[in-house]
Amino acid sequence: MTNRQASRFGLVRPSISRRTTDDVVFQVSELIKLNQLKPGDRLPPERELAKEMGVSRQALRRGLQSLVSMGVLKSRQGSGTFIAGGPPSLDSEPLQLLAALHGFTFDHLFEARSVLEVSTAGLAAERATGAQLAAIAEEVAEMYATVDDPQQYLIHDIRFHRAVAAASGNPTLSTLVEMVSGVMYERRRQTIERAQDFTESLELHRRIYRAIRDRQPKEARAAMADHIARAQKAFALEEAEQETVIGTARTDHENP
Amino acid sequence: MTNRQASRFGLVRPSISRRTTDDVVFQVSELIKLNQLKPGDRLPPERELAKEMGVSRQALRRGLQSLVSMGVLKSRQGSGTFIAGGPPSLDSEPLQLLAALHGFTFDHLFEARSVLEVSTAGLAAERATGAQLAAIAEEVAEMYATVDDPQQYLIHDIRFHRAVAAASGNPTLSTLVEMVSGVMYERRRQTIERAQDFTESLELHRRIYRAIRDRQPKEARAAMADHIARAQKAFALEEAEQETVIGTARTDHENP
DNA sequence: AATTTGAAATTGGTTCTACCAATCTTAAAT
DNA sequence: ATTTAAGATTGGTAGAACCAATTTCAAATT
Repeated sequence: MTNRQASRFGLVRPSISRRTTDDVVFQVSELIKLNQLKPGDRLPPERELAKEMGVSRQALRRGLQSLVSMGVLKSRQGSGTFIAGGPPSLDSEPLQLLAALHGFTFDHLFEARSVLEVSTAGLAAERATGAQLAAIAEEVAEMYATVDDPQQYLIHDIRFHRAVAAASGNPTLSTLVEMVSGVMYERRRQTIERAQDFTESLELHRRIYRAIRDRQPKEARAAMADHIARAQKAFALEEAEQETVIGTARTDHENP
Repeated sequence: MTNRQASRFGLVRPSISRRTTDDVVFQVSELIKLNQLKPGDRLPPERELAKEMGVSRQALRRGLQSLVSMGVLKSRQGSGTFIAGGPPSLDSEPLQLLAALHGFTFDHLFEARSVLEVSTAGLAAERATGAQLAAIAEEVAEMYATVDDPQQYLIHDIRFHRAVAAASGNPTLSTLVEMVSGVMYERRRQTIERAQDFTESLELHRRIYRAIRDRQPKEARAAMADHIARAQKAFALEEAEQETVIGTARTDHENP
């Protein structure tokens, strides 16, 4: 039995687990917390980390991969492994598989967005700080500036919603919003070219911003609900006759 | 080189092979979809899969690990790698580490639960099928039966909420609910012993069920909101003066 | 002196081989 | 028919070697 003991970080794994991968995930996350590593910071080289943790480099890499697929880390060949910035989220690419496996449709995604974002908008109206308000306003301004460039517009659209979620003051909700919109992003980017014009969209975003700024939760919720409903319709039009189901729908969600 | 093209989502994968890990994730997901593999089914052995995909076993394993950490797959040494289904053992939540790393508080989690579950309850009241209603009723009955066994009671409590989410007819929302409650589960399991009695909790669950059964969305939402608010208070009491951040608590999830 | 170039070191990505450990299968022994 | 034990299957781990992208830094060029 590979009896690996406390690492040099002084961390002992509480229970006896054979899963070295979990061990690595745990120790690395501890390493991050103890060393106060911030987004953008670099982890020690793999060979070094593996040695210090007393595991093979393969095992370490599997553990790191786990963290990468969760969006905690980002690896760049030749450069290093870094703490990922931005809100935590599952890597959008694998997440789409998850979505496919669970038979998500875009209607489902829009409905989930509505549930989440109507609430975050309301909370933002109650809690947003000055800086957060400024961030939202910033994105609205950028949307105005990029109204003729669909790709850029979409980016700021998403950042707007992200900013609103952040202003809700609840990182959990913020993360969930991030995940859902992440799943939609790729597809949205392809259909956006066919979009007509963004004046209506723009106006709705501004209405949301104003409601939040004026501390009107009810209005903020209503505006967001309206916006998402219209976005869903617009998206359906853009989709036209393409299939709207993500992958093969299956996998019931019941419990045994 | 394997020239993989657009998947069903209309998402185009870059034709230039980037990380083989992503390649593996993609190919395995295709394998799952094409072969109609459902939860519980077993994947081919690693050595075999690796050969078929033209990658080394290590690379394959890293790809699989990625899927495992997302909850799509589950590996059992000596047995095989399986498609993960509805987790009967309530373990291994990818979000758990993210939650720890980003210091989600339980107040945040409860708030997120409220946002999600109030909506799922409302939707369930509109859409629940007979079978889904039965599943919810089943869990209520089990809660009655296990009212003297906190651990068992908690399991059925969570399954109740899962069943309600499933009855919303929206797998996306259902998945989000599952993620959030999964993050809470471990800690909750530790404090539940100190809970006094579950009669009030039981009554609230029954009220939710009745509202859904009677097709009263408003009442269902109100009941769920009330329930979660009370649960949050009860939890705060159980916690007493313990820390409320999910930080260092290392949760070890094993399977039978 | 400033810039460019390019070789070498660094670091993540991949492969190969061998072996360990848990599980399953099968057939012999009781 | 049941139990038991040996073998085969399968995931888990290890070490070394090499590939590929990036960074570093000193020499060459301007």
